[in-house]
Amino acid sequence: MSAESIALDRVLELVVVLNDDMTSSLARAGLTVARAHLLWELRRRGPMTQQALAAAMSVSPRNVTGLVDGLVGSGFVTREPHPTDRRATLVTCTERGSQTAEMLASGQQELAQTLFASMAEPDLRCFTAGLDHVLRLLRDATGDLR
Amino acid sequence: MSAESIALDRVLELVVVLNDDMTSSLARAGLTVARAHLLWELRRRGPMTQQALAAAMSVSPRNVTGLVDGLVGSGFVTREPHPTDRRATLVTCTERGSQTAEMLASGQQELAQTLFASMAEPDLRCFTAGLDHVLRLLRDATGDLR
DNA sequence: TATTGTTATACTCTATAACTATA
DNA sequence: TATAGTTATAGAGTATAACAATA
Repeated sequence: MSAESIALDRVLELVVVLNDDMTSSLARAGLTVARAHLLWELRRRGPMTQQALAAAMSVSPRNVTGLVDGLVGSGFVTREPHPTDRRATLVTCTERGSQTAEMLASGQQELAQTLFASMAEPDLRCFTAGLDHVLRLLRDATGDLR
Repeated sequence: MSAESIALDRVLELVVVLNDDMTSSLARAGLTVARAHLLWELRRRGPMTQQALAAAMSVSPRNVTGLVDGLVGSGFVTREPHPTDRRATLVTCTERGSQTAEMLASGQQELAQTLFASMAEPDLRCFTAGLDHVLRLLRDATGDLR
């Protein structure tokens, strides 16, 4: 197998392991990946309408309705009336939702330390450069504009 | 943001972009990620019972029933009688299934070249070493034995 | 007339439990 | 009695289309 194929294999393995790890960590916090994604957007941008959430997450508005239903049911967010538009609702973190989002953020920082603190500084720089390289090429190949 | 957090951020970005890319490539081939996973196992190990598939994929036998239903419906596999055990079925690739699996394999090799052929050999080695490092630590942290 | 969110409907992935046919 | 696969049931994520309330 070529060095290139070995590298891609490792990347794909990492995707699987990281996904499993995230899924089970989030489950322990009472969240799914999709619901955590929504909570993450709220943390970054504050209370938002469902339309805005749908756009931010690149999913359908209908999908957001379901995710918000779940998060309301588990006490992470509430639907508040929009101050000026009576059609819209402002999805807002509860105290528990905010605390959980902060916990996820600090958990991520901790994971970053766990994975990379033991890596020599030039090695980490080389690794990050490799990731940038791959991300750029992947986005070129798929026409992804981010 | 620390260099460690930047590295993890890039990894997580890569997971998202790669997942989107795979999902849409597979959709063009008439497959979902889960069904492609099943087809991939068949390619590697030949015709298998649904029990064996469930074990290989770490999902429930009931889940395999659904995936096989879908793949039979779209003409990628067939259910053949087991030669000695009349309870069991041997899930077997059709000609189309085999061809598609080979196409996926060569597409992966091509992607590996696209992403890594332009990387200088020492950089690629460093990148791969970084991936190994992260995979090892992640598995240590999560108790994953693979 | 356009937009926001919901109801209606449908497909996929996933799981557990009960059941049938066979070992 | 144990095993292979299915039926029954359920929850989650995703989508489109039709509809109500509001802008």
